Amino acid sequence: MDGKGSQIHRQPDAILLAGPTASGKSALAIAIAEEFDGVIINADSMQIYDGLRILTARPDAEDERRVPHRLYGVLDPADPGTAARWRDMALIEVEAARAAGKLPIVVGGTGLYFDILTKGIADVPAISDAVRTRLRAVQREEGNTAIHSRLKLLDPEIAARLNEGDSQRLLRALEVVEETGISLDEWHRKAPTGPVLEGPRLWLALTPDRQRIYERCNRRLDWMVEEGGALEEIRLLVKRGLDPTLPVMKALGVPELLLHLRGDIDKEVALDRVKMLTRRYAKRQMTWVRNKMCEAKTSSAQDLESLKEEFFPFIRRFLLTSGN
RNA sequence: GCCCAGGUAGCUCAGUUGGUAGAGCAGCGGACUGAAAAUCCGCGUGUCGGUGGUUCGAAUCCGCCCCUGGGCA
Repeated sequence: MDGKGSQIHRQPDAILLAGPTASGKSALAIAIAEEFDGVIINADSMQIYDGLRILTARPDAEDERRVPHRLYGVLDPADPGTAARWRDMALIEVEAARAAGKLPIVVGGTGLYFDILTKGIADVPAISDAVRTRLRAVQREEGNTAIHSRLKLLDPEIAARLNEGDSQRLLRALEVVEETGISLDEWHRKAPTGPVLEGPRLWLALTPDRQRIYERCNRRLDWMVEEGGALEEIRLLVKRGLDPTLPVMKALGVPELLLHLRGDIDKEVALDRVKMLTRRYAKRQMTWVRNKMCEAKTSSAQDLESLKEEFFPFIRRFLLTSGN
């Protein structure tokens, strides 16, 4: 089985597999890796961290034994990742897989990461800790309005475009002008984008039925909390006393389950709320696939066998014809 | 069987002295350039339980009927 795989792709090919949470991406990725001798490379902004294996639905030990998985749980929760940092790591893994004669399969639900991997991201200088912490303190203490009015002075164009409530983009735009004296828009127009994924690539995207995916999300959360040990994971994380603004602390479920662990809200209330947020997240992911991944071959098949049936011939043809 | 309280959006409800209805939640659509599982924007027609009546005009007032909850027998 893996024999024929390694025959085919000495080419610099890559598979990109996207789709909403709980759509079965990981299982499909494993099947593809087994059939075509691949290496799975994570494109999920939360599964990259160590510490919330259950809550972030990371592949388990058995999955990792079956085929090589890369960039899962590689960052400490205290170490904030960024999109560009992920891109750099992902490109290294893609190269390593190709060098080993294996097919890189980039899998995940973070649309932005796919965007940056394929189209690049403006090479804006790093923001100094001084500026960053100062502005975050301003936002925390004086609110978005203060950030917004300061941005109006330094960068009226972006200030006019952004919403008052868009805390994250307001902060980003402001820290960039404050740090560099140049508008973020200007950077986006002129700055080089850094390295991107080269070579032939095949986009695949899962577009499952809405109701089905919602039910799967709901059931999965119940399982995570009741049987998977998600609460214990969160307890351990809390013990470390991490900054609540770190990305992991904002992973779906963490804030609400934390409130429950503290006794502030009932478990049922917390679960219902997390389920709702997860559904909304899945919807956003589907919006991204629909509107930004037009290149992708999509499938709404529900089970692994049908997905394989639909995608495998396609992948085979891609691998045979993409060679240069 | 009688009394009381209700029946309005998928759910919980609001609806002022009668002028053909509006909030929250859910849901849906969209954006997305270094926190992205983040952050933000937009979207409210429904037999006002049914029917007959009063009225220029009824979710609103009156009659009858149906349903739900509670109480009394």
